[in-house]
Amino acid sequence: MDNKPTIEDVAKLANVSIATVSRVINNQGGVRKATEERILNAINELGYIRSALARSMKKKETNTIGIIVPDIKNPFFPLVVAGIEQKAREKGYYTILSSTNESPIVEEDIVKIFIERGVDGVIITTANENGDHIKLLQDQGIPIVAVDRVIKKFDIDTVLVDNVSGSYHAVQHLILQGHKRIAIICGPQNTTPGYERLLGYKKALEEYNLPIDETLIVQGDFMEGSGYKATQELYSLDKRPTAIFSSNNLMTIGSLKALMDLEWKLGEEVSFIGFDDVDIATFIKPRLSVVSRPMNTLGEMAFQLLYERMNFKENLPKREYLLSPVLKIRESCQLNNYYL
Amino acid sequence: MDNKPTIEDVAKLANVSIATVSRVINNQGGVRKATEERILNAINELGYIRSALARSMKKKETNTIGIIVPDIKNPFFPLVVAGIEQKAREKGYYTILSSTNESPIVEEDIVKIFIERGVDGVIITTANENGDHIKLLQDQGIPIVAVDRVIKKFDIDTVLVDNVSGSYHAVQHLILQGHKRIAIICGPQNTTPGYERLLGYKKALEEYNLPIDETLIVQGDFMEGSGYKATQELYSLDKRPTAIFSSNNLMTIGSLKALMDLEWKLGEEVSFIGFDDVDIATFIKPRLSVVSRPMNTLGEMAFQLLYERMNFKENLPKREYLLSPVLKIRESCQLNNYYL
DNA sequence: TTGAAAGCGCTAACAA
DNA sequence: TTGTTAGCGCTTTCAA
Repeated sequence: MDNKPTIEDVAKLANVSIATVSRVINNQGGVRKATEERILNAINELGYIRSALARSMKKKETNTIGIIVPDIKNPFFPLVVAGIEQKAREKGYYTILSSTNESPIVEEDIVKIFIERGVDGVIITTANENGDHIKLLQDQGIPIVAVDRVIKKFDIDTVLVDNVSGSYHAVQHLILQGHKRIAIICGPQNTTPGYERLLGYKKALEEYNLPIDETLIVQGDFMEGSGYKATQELYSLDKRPTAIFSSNNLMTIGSLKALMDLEWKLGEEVSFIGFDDVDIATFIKPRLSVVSRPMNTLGEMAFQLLYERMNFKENLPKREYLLSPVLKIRESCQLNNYYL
Repeated sequence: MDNKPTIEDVAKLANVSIATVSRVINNQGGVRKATEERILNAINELGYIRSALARSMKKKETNTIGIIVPDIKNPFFPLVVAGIEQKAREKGYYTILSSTNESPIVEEDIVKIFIERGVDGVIITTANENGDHIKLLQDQGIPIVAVDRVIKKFDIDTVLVDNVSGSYHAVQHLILQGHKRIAIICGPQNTTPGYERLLGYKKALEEYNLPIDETLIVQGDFMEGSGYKATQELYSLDKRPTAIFSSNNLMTIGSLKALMDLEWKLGEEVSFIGFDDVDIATFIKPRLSVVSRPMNTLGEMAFQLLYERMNFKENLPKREYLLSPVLKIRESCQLNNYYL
């Protein structure tokens, strides 16, 4: 049983040619009922499973799309991936998923591997918005869709969340509560989300004529540790902020840990809004206000765009979707005159 | 630039035969320096990337392993996958990942797809421990490793966490605190973790001569909603439990939500230990005691076992590893005489 | 050190 | 309705 049966074994057993077998396994019709039955039986008997390798080689398509995410451990991405996978399966596509750990080098490797394997399309949240590695894909004529982070040098279909508006509204809310010293824990400025969320923050301050204080703008890297450190920094300032806006989920977690360790009282001494929903949001007291993103939809739309490009590639224009995040106000940013 | 260059294009440009090109791209040596250089230049100029499809077809191996998990949205699995991927990459293997949503039907589909694509091995946390679909893999001679859940009908290498001991120690701890009415929120009894965690619970009760009260054993499905519902049930009992042991992370979250909604005071009116670490554990007050598992190691060991079987398959015996979970005691299960 | 050629398992054009 | 056959792009013997 160790040697895999091929289409030829089936043909022999059913006493037909391999062409006829091929017709049956591809449901192409034009085969007599009785013949088909004989072939089906042979397939069953042998436990034949057709080689996708050989098939893809001939057809020049693999029905596979590659997904590249920067950090599979960040719960945001599995949710996006779930959205992609569901739609993909509906349309008969399979997915292969790789995580780059935010490394441009790993990302380029993965791109090459995906090309080697002949993926029909790629959905990517890049770790390197300025990278040239996307050209590799374009040269091969492989459709690409960018999710959550733009690709700068090339015209690529993109699905984004409106980061500027999301952080603008969060900060605006804090301002309207009476806060004047609002800090932001930033993401990497060479990523769309990192950059744009800072932009929204600044926009809100400017619009309400609040000064931009550089000591309140702390750089992070979207990882938990940096949120923790940033919060310590803010705490050690002579003039502490009365509110913190954190640019992503993991840094929010880190920041909240720091708050606890420092006994810097959430919702009393310091208000807080985080970008991205986190599990803990509704568990802590006071409950956490967040900017929430539609992960599943993000994935679904990304696949939709890719699908269109894979199947009707004739000069579609570049398309860009901007989904709106939702501000969920809870008790972590209540009005509190005492400390303002 | 749309047509992908093949080995033949390279050969032509470098004025050699395709055999020589093949030698170069595979680093087989036996090629004159100057020739090699010419070939390398040609490769660069054309942007040639070799087709893994054609290569695999010839070599009858894809350097790919398939990973099947029941629920990619459960943070436990991305962590295991990360462990697998890291080791796999070190050894030059690539991974393709699929999530079954706990559906045996989807799982069987995925198994077939993996076979079609010629994966060299499979690491699986099955949604169907009694399934026959594993036979498909065995018939093809594809090595398999089971993670976290056993495969019943076949001899399969397995990496497990000692569920019995984990829940035994958790419940023992509660007993030693003085609790006499300890409830358990179970996982599906047709899965190893679900079954064994109940086993450990019962074992502890028996050992300390506590009666087993069926009303305190509530069935769940490892999903958040069932944890919520189970907790409501327990609350509505005439004689409520004074402690709850929850069989997995998602149900723990659900249960804690219910506790809050019911205003059933954690750590005061009811002690709590959950199986599996959760983000929120150290954020809530009182902090949550948990049974913690070594996810990354689980993944690493699974790959190690698979690797050995893929490369030295000559009659290795079936191997089973049992990793020990760690009981992390925090304040959610403190002694509290008042309510006992 | 190099090349010619067979063949991996399949699809699809063409012929019968 | 069925069969013959030419490749898809590569690796690998065997021969030169």
